[in-house]
Amino acid sequence: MDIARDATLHQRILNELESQIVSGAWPPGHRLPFEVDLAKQYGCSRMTVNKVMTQLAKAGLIERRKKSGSFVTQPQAQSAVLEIHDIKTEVASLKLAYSYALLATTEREADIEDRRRLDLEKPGPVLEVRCMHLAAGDPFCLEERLINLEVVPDARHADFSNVAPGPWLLERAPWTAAQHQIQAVGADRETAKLLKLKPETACLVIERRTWNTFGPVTHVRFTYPGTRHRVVADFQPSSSQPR
Amino acid sequence: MDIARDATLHQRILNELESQIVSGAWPPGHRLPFEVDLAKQYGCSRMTVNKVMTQLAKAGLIERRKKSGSFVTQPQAQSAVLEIHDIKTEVASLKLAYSYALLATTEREADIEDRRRLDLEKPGPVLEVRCMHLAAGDPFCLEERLINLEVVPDARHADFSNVAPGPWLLERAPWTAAQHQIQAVGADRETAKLLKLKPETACLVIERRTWNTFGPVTHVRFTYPGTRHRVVADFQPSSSQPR
DNA sequence: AAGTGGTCTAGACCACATG
DNA sequence: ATGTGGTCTAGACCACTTG
Repeated sequence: MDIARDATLHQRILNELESQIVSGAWPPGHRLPFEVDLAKQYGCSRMTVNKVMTQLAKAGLIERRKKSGSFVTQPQAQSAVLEIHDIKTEVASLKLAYSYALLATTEREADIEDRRRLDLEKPGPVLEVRCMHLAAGDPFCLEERLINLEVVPDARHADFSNVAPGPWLLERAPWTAAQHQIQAVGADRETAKLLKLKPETACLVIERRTWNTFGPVTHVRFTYPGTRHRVVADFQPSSSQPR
Repeated sequence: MDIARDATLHQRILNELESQIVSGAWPPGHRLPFEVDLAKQYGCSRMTVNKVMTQLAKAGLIERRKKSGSFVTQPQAQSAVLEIHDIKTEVASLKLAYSYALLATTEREADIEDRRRLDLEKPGPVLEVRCMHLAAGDPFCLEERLINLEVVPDARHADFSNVAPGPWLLERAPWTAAQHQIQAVGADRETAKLLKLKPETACLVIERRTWNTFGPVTHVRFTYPGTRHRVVADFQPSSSQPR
């Protein structure tokens, strides 16, 4: 906890509150101390605390309610930018029946390729999960995931035959940073077979790495039949709207 | 200018400064009034002005330099999220020679499809521009663009044979909101021919709509040979880093 | 009615970069 | 050295919502 030694008072308070939240010490729904109390605790004025709380609220980590206090929001408010797709929700919004199938899980020491995918500096144990998401019984999306067992050791004993690793992780290992890569590729033979496509059909591949304060959490590659999926990102540069 | 009647003082000042910037009245490089002067002008304390300026800086609209003042940043600070690709820069970063070729321009009344692409409510004049971006003489990306002539009438007489419409627009019609859509498609015959690919090769299609305060500005569709291009988006939910 | 966050003030001191 | 933004204070009033 020696991060941010000579930062501003803001930053120090922000970091401390933030780590309470992302570490899970303050779970979703938890009420934060009131501004006046935090001000006393840190020996500063309320304005300073207010600034921090306002930032946390803007970042979506907490929700503020007058007369009641400030509360940690549900798992992750990644709504800001490039949404983290919950595939189940996505399929449901298309009014199709969702189902899920586990293909395989493998535990191993990270090889070179694994370390590249996970942004891992040292070798370490990883869990690979391959699974399929289906809509109305048809292949919707292939998921190939790598989980860093050093950061999420519980994943070793998780049962992914009924719960997809995405939702499972979201509850247990909140992330603080994410990187997306999107590209188009022609389906290779195995992918084509799984998705029931002709080989070389254009597919949209979305890769996402996520980190929390303890390091890389997971790398996941979603392969969608190309024309059946779009990524949408809205963007407004300034901070006008009240939201 | 009757927006935001009963907003907070913050909001009012923010809106006014922001519109000076996005309207172009304060062009890139322009020095904003000092905090103390703005405080006098609005009859408020410096803290209030400071809060606004801090927000503008976070949003990337201005840059603040001690002892010098605050300055409007270059055209658009879309660096935040899903970067607006300047293809010339992109090619340059690959250390390849960039070149550009205009294919065709067409002026017409917006048809149904044009209105859908531009998010246009009423019919109106539009300009279609098709052009190619090349890297080391090879096709790099096909650009198909629609410009709303009601918002950017000057485009009618612009010469796009040497300057790509992207950079041209960026200087003349700053945008305030953008939406991206990304998908993978198999190249149709014409696209394949232009990009020198086999038909049905996987391509990454990035579509972008942009708006400013006067309405839809432009819709553009970039088609890249799939494996040769990736979209990358970093995302950090909270506001920790000093950047 | 009371307690919370939202906003604002009129000062202050400091670090920093140099019209 | 000077003037700028960065930060912080110790108050204050208001609006909202309801332990």
